[in-house]
Amino acid sequence: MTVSERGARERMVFSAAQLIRREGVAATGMREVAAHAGAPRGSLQHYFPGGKEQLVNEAVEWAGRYAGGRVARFLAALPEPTPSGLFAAMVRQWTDEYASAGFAGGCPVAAATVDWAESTVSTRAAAAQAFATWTGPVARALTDMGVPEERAGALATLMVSALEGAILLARAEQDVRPLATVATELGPLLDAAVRREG
Amino acid sequence: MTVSERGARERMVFSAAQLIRREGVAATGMREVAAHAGAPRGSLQHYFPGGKEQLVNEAVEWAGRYAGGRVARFLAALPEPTPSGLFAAMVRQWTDEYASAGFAGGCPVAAATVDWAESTVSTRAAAAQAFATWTGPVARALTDMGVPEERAGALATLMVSALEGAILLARAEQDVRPLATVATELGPLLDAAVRREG
DNA sequence: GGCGCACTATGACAGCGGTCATAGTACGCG
DNA sequence: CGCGTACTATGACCGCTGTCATAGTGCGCC
Repeated sequence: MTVSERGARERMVFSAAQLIRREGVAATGMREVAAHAGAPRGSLQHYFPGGKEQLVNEAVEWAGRYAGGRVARFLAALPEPTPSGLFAAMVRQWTDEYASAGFAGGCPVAAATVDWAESTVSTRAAAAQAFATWTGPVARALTDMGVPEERAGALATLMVSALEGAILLARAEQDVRPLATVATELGPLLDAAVRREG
Repeated sequence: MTVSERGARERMVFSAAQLIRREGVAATGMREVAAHAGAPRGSLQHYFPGGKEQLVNEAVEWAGRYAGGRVARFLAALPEPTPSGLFAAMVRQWTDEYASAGFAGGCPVAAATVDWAESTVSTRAAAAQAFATWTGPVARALTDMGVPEERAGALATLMVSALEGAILLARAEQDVRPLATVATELGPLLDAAVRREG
């Protein structure tokens, strides 16, 4: 409740997400998280008595909320909201980062799924929840744009899948080309799903 | 050159790929690979003097060749080859595995990218190469079906991206729904890219 | 038999991981 | 002042990892 709790605890979760998305879950150490957050090592067991499992899960949940929250911001920034415009904005966030900061990081939820989900069930569940809190707002945005409800969910899944995969390819190739490709190829398909009215 | 070399060495690479796609690269130990392959521990430094880095890279390359090779088999099994049919076959391989063996494994190339690429440059390059040897045959198949060359590469990237992302979501959700979704949603788009002749 | 080569077998080592135990500080409250 | 609570500080422990060193086995070949 104090300021320091909001500060140190939250900072450690944030740092965990940052490190996880760069190095992976297994390669990210607890001491490393504390150091990156500028937090004392002793705070780890104070704030996260559940150990690494708890810290990782909270980082994954944080990432899910972050991604879901971005959707509203993207929509607000679009002059005229269209499905392709939303997807382009989602993709652009990554092309911008890769252009400015290099290809060091990926999606923390993807990292947790790939390299921790099998051994730690709660983390797998947290990843599923994170994807849900991400695709949810996307699907809602699509329906608001006139996409029929029965397709909005499917298209949101497609958008997130294509984006995650493109992030993967882009990191491997060290090139934003896959990201640009999925944005341009998927755009028309997404816009075509809008129910024409009048 | 002897039988045992083909046997033990290859088996270890295969086992490495298997373990990596389940647990991730960092969580997969060398001793574990040898045990899984039924190979003696001493063979590790004999066949892979480059250490874990070499073993991981070979596993990634093997996975890339495997994925690329599957494309031809999928095509051969299709009564009438269409882009959507090829993509459906690629997706079905994963839905079948998840249905029969559970959601334990993902794509080893994705695992290597997410959790080893940042620290080991050669592995990142191997992952990029693996993706290239996978998308290559896909793009070639598309052109053979009548997709214009300038779009075939882009669509191949889209297919692989969507598939990789859907694998991720499916593992997290423990449900093949994302895989089925991308297959049905992307099918029409892919078929529409075929150059209508006559 | 003797030599060389491919392969196998172990044991040790140094480092790092997460976690636990224990103690110490700071501060608000009565 | 005394006490409790929140937080910090360290150090130790044990298990595991990749790697190296050293020695041993089997087999073909002269």
